[in-house]
Amino acid sequence: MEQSEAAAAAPVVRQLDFSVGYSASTKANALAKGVLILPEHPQAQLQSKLLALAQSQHLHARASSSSPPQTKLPPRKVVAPHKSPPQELPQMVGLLKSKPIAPRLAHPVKPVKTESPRSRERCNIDSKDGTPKKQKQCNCKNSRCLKLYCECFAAGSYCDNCNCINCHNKIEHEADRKGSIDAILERNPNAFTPKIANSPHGATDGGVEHKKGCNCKKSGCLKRYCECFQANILCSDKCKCMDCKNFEGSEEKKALLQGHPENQSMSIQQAANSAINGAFGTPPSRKSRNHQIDFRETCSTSSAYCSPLSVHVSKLAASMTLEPSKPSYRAPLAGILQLQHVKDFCRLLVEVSAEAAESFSEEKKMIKNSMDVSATETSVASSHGDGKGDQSQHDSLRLCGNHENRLQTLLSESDGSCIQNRRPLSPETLALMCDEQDTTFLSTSMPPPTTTESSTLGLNPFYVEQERLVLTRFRSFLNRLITCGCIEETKIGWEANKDSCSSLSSDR
DNA sequence: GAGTTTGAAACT
DNA sequence: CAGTTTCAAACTC
Repeated sequence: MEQSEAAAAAPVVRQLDFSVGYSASTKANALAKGVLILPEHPQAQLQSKLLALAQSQHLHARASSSSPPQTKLPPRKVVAPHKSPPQELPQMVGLLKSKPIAPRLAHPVKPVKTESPRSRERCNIDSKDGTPKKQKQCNCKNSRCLKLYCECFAAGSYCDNCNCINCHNKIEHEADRKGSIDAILERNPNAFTPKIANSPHGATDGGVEHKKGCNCKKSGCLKRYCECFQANILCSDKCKCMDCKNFEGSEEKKALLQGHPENQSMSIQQAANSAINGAFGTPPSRKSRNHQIDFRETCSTSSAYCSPLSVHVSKLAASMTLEPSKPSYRAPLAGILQLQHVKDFCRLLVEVSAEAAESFSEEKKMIKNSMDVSATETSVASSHGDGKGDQSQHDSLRLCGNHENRLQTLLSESDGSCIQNRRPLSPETLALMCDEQDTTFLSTSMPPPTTTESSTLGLNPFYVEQERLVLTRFRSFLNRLITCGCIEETKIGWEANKDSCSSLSSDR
């Protein structure tokens, strides 16, 4: 009854706007809850783009494989502007999960025990295609859905189609709800800030983090009781858990994943998160190794940049922490790909795009000139020819030919001084610039596209070519990154095996 | 589906 | 801040 009323009253998922009627700080905290953080942070946005592009890259690379299309995102819910369902972050990260990466596992995984449909239902996983379903449905009985026990409430959503009893987390109980929110925020101003969020510190703090850390005692952090495990992230030094097994390289975790193939997607997602952690820098407690990816090298020579300093990371991390019982972890790409690299790479892409634009405009000029010349057919042009057209063509060719070199060298240039004489960029390229208009890229000389230019955007074959260049470059970047990750992973595995073998032999 | 376990939230 | 209670999700049978 209550549910049908709710359904009628709220055809779409509504979300609390905790900002209404609260102080500025309260607003900030409350708004953060249930709001997709990724798009709000340039770096986070870049992450999501990287992930999305990585996914398309992966699909493209494996187009010939037999993997059926599996990643099908559910339709987005219509919510208040700038707000997204709380489960959207996992969805975004989930772009990397499922089959494309699975073949990298050493052995095919035998299904030992499948998750029950009920379990999947509880986990909001579609029992057919494995995709996340819509918003969670709580089952609260005593909290009136006005405490953080209630997942809907905690996520900043109104209850909609839930199985709760005496629910006050509805629009018709707005006053009640506000009162509860007020009380909770008074107790803890950060109560509604996401526990799992993209780090605001970016490079220094890792890409994805559990703000508070879990406190598990008995679950080994390998069950969904554990917030970290549930959020598909590895436990960190922020956690106060006991007997944690949710760290990279954990045998228990491996065993669990082997026994439960459904969890592989989680593992892969964790790997993705870990990769992000590594890609965007590591927390201070997880000191990076002294090697970083050098994009000037190709992957075929990747052993050159995979430093011999690589060690079994769990061991290294454990030796570096004050708490030996709490194993740290490291993603294969941790410490290799730094935020600066990504920034530089974005600059590179912009540069490629800008050069393409420049080249194109020169070509246009050249064509125009030659047309003028042929139209007038005067000897003046030939006798006084300044060779501009040739020069332009030459420049154009040189630019094209120089792309490779520029690409090779630009990554080492971090000051952005090389980015000059820009032309208007396509929307796709602008999107690739990761909303950093306010900082480096569009600081001074980038004029907004004129109406004429805008009207022709997307139809101009030049933009197609421009985009092709950028995406091609990005693809090769990802390929290198993947290979580098594979190599690191293999190394870590090899070191781990070596260590276990040596410990076994020493035991005897 | 009922009962148990678990850990976060709430409370003292 | 630590200990206890409450709560609802996760899990087991």
